[in-house]
Amino acid sequence: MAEDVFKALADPTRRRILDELVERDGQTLFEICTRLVTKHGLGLSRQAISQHLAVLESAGLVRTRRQGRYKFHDLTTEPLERIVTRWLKPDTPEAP
Amino acid sequence: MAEDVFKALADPTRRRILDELVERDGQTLFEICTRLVTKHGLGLSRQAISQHLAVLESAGLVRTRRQGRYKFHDLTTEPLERIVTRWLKPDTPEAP
DNA sequence: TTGATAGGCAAGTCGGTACTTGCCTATTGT
DNA sequence: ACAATAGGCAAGTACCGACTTGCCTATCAA
Repeated sequence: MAEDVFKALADPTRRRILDELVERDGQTLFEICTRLVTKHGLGLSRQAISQHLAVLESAGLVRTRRQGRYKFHDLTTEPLERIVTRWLKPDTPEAP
Repeated sequence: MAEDVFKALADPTRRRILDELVERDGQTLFEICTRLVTKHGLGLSRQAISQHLAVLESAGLVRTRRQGRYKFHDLTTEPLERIVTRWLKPDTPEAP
């Protein structure tokens, strides 16, 4: 539901994760962890990131595929496009 | 900032308020209050709505104009359009 | 088979925030 | 002038969510 999408986007760390995934799709939990630490200086535990990814997944913003002991995370942008059109007036002005 | 926009959108009541404003622009605090109560069954105090409107305004989603003892609230959709393009890949697929 | 890697589960802590309550200011009408 | 209407300020409560800690499971390499 839209509720889950908005709540998922409310957290800065989760938005960072989406930034990482849009830059390189299909990363594992550990890859995302190290990237967040090195590139953005976020000092978070692995569990924290794992929980964030769970929130993103249940919101439909991230899809996962298991492969052996790895779990790859892929970005899904469909929910994003839906939620915003909610408040855009019918006369959507196209950029000139 | 984008941070304020996302946090503003995180709350269901604030999204209801945006729904009301997109339906009829330029409402006062009291109008919004009564509408939320009658149409959506939300039993919230006037202060609660006032604080929500303050959040929406500081996020740039609502603009206000004072006129006598009335304060009218207008919706502003510009921040919405900006924040979502953040994760839409460069090859934006147009609807066929 | 054993150790190392990748990830999961569950309980607990702590801070932010949504909401209330009470009182105050300003504009309008009679 | 006075009451009623429209809104603002500030402190207090209570709950939700982000993060940690500790331990457990599964897959791969040697």
